[in-house]
Amino acid sequence: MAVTIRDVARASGVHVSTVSRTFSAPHLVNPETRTRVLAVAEELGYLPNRAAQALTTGRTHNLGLICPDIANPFFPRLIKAAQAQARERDYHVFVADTDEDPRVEEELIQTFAKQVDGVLLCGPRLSNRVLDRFRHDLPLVVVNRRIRGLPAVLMDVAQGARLAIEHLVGLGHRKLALVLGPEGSWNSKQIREAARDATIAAGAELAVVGPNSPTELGGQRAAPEVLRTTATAVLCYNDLVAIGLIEGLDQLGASVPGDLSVIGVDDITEARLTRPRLTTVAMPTVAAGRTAVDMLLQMAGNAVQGPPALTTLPTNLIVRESTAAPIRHEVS
Amino acid sequence: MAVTIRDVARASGVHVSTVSRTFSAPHLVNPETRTRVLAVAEELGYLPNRAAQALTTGRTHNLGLICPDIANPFFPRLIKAAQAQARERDYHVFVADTDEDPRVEEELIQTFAKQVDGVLLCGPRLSNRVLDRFRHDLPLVVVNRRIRGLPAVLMDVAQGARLAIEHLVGLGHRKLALVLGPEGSWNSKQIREAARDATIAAGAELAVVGPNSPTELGGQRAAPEVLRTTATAVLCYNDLVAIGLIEGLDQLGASVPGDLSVIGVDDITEARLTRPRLTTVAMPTVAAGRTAVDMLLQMAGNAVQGPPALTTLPTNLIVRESTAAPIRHEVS
DNA sequence: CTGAAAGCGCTAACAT
DNA sequence: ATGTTAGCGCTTTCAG
Repeated sequence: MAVTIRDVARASGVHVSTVSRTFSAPHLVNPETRTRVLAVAEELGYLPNRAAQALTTGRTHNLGLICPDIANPFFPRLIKAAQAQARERDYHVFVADTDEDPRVEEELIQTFAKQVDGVLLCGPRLSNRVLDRFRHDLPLVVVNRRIRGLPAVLMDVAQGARLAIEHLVGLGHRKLALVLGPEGSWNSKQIREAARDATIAAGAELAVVGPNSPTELGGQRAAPEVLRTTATAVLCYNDLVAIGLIEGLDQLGASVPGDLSVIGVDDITEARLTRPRLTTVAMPTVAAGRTAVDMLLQMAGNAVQGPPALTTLPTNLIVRESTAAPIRHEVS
Repeated sequence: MAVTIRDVARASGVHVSTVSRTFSAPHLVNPETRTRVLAVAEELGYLPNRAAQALTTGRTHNLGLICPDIANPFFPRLIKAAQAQARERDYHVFVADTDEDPRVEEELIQTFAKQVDGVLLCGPRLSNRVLDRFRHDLPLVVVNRRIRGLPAVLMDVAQGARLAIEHLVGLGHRKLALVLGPEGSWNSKQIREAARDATIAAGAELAVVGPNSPTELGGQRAAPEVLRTTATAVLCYNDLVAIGLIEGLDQLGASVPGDLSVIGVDDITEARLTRPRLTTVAMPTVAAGRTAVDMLLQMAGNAVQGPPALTTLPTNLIVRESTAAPIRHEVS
């Protein structure tokens, strides 16, 4: 067994509480005693047991972060931002991946409860009802989904979708397609509604393809169906899907942006590396991560809760090479 | 405060120990009592406090995984494999990212001690000496680095480097370059030594560029220096660096594989998406993740320790489009 | 099969 | 400034 506070106390000839204070309230202990205790602790290799600490203080100084797929390059950016912010507040972030499985998600929240002071739910796939149950067990902040009663950090993906559609229409496209994300995704729904409205407002047409897995494979698989529509431009659920779609289209002999224009959402690093470089709706990932951590820490701090906070961060369109004016097949 | 075992005991008219047994040793309790306790627990929304549980049992059923940069696509694959394996063993994995900072790494190991039953150190940047200190505090398994006294899962990157050099030489290249990774990286050292030996054995020359940050930016920044060598082919520390290098070379007017051949290491998903598609040394990431978890769990299980285990997994070369025969500028 | 009691490692009043 | 005491929520002997 590892060395405990008791061992340190015995070896330095003081009571355990003095040792405890040496670490948690140094100013309350005689400098000499403190030095001695510290020396003994160092020598014995004493490490405070965070779990036991948490049991008495009720504070673990850890935050949990749950995301559906850590392999999606969108999340590491968010995670790093959250970590950076947490670090400044003397907190650590434990990350877990659900593999897009709601049951795993539920399990993880339960596991985190009591081991962390709060959990950041990034694009949760769990139903509102289940999520709501956990609200009383531990502080929760949701990123990229709106759930009644839960504080949230949203990225204005609807505005982004609007921007994207307007860009496409501005280029001369009249027949558009939307490649959706997975079933439970709040973002997918937001994009869909905003794209529909913006399309109607512009007097254009919108075909909808999906739901699809939010991965390259998902995009690649959607390629045939996209070609079956008469669309000349397509907005994708995210960059991964867009990249996969371009690959899939290429295999079917359609080139981007020559035959079709493609827009993604997220602005992951890869968007600048593919050929053609991807036009995309940039998400304020870093700001979202930092904001979410602060909201969570605030909840974990005060027992009193006002109405759940809601922050909406703006998105913006980044035009690269995957969008262009449509080729004119016929003269109208 | 959340509902505890005590509340459940009171509400179901039994002693706390019976409630405890209902969860941790159901067969020791009368089926009727069990059903009743379970019902009450469900109704009250009782959730066992894992931290308290761990305090008495010494088992948290959690594993920690520390990696230098979660944004490097190499790690999510490893993480997912580790998670999958852990899940089958009824364990959860908490991931933390050090941002390539050894001090953060140290801090994280300390934080994890006592909150998890063991830690997977993926490509640690910490010195052997510091790492060795932690060995007595909690079970540790190292991935991609060899440290005396610590069990490790290694990917045979030296063999991979050899394969890469032989491929290049086989294509007709005689002047090679190696773009290194970061300072503390064990892999970088392995690649360097293997590449040197293989180059010598083949009667070719090897210029060394670096150390470099193990990112796209690192590769991009290395481009000018690579061009300053007379190399016609270059092996990079990893795929990210290779992709960045290709980008950097492109900006300087050198094309791949026309002017230079480039090989990466890892075989991340992106390697198939860039143009040209990247020739690379594939790492057995999934096998490594699963193996590492099993080793860790075994250590956490038995108090008795044999000599530290060591598993070396094979790598292999995947030839795509970023390598080709050199153009002959002059007749020899 | 169930209750009583001790204790995991630590902190937080309360004394002294 | 330091020691005493009582728990945090749970498991685990040991009795009964």
